[in-house]
Amino acid sequence: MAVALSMPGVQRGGLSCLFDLLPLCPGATRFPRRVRLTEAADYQRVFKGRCYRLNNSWMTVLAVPNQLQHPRLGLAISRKVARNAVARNRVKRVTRESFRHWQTRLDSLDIVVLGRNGVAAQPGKVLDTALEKLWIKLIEKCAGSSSN
RNA sequence: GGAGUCGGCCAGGCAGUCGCUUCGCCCCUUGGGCGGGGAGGAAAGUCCGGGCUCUACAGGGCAGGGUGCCAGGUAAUUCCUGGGAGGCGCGAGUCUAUGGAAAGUGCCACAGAAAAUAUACCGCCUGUAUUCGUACAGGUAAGGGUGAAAUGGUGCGGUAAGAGCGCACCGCGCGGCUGGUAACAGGCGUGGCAGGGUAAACCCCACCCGGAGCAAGACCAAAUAGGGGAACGUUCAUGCGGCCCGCAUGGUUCCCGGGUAGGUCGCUUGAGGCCUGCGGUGACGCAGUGUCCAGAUGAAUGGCUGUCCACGACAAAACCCGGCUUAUCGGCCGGCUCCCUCU
RNA sequence: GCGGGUGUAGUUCAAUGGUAGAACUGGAGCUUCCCAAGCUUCAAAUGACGGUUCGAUCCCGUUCACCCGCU
Repeated sequence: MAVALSMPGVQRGGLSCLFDLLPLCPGATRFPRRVRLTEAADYQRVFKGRCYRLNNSWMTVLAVPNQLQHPRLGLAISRKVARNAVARNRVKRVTRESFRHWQTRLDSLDIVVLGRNGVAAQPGKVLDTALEKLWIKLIEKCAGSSSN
């Protein structure tokens, strides 16, 4: 686990990138455009590859490894899941905010978060804690597969 | 004070912190720093109208569609304002696809004599016959009955009984007059009843509408390719879309082979908005000062903390604008009407 | 975003403005030793609201839901 995380950490910052010091790193919790999935081909790669698949009662996380030095996030909240645009945007914002805080702890993955039925009815804090559990599970799964 | 009616406005505030996007400046190196801006009254539905773009700067005819009292406003409208007529309400107010039914066609189930050329079930009256029960012939449409709707209404005269048969008033038609820009209203004269409803049935009349829509369209770059074979021959093919005319372009069609990937602009200065003044009953218009107020492209306005209150509804721009409709927690302001009480 | 289309029993479809019908399904009964099949019978619907009309599934608005096409 230490091997898997120290390699990108050295190339990324050059500073000490230990977990307890991460929130102090400047620029570590930003969310610029290069951290997002911007093309349809990227989404197709994630949907076709689906190396990792994690579930929750309100959302599904798909992920495949990428060649970059950082994770990327894409969102797919369909109109069927959230009726109006306000609810869809709220779900996207909560997800982005959670990803923004957790991105330094994730591996180099292309991640797509899918909304499931009932996601629009949940308040933001419930979704936030649910996403935290999903990120932790994803980190554990990546660590297990890379050590194998 | 209560009840009601009409119109307008607001759509959580403040502070800290971590983020997103855009513009300007700076360090300039991939990135970063500072400062400014950053969803709505409906952004929604896409029901109308326009701008803009391409196609003939959209032309003629047919077809098709829309609208429908009058006048005005507007870029334009199925919108708005004012007025007329009719319905509802004690009233303030409110609603109305509100032209034409003697241009023609169709329909009006059931019931009813008859649903529109006309006609008579129960009745009323007269005559004839009579077995006195009624039958037949004629006149009539007042009354009853049917129906959503029944051949002008009321009264008097008249009559065998009745009937616009006659008269008065009302209604209706026609012709002047007066007021009004007009719709229409008032009043005069005259006709003597012409004749049901339905046009949100076809239709007639008047006016309007070419088509597609920013995934419109323009530019740049890359790649493939500009090739081969066959057939037809301007009375053709394409643009071109319901049809024809017309206009523009020039080879056209089929088969084989090959290929489809993006980026930039359009993109926000506009029939813009604030304030003041003037004109107008009003919608609105004119003038002046001064202003820039989202422009994203997997799609930005949020997360956390503190605090205050009325404890926060419906809801997210995607080319732009004007209307309409629908959803909506609440709060504030104003005009008017009715009822009750007090002075 | 733009442009089209459709809503009828539980399902698939009909119906000139005049009582909304058929098939399958469901319930009950008959038949059979029992089941199936068959026969008889019953129940069940015009997406919602408003308007025109004497009277709307039908005509006209508004609204809701669903489907299709255009990168």
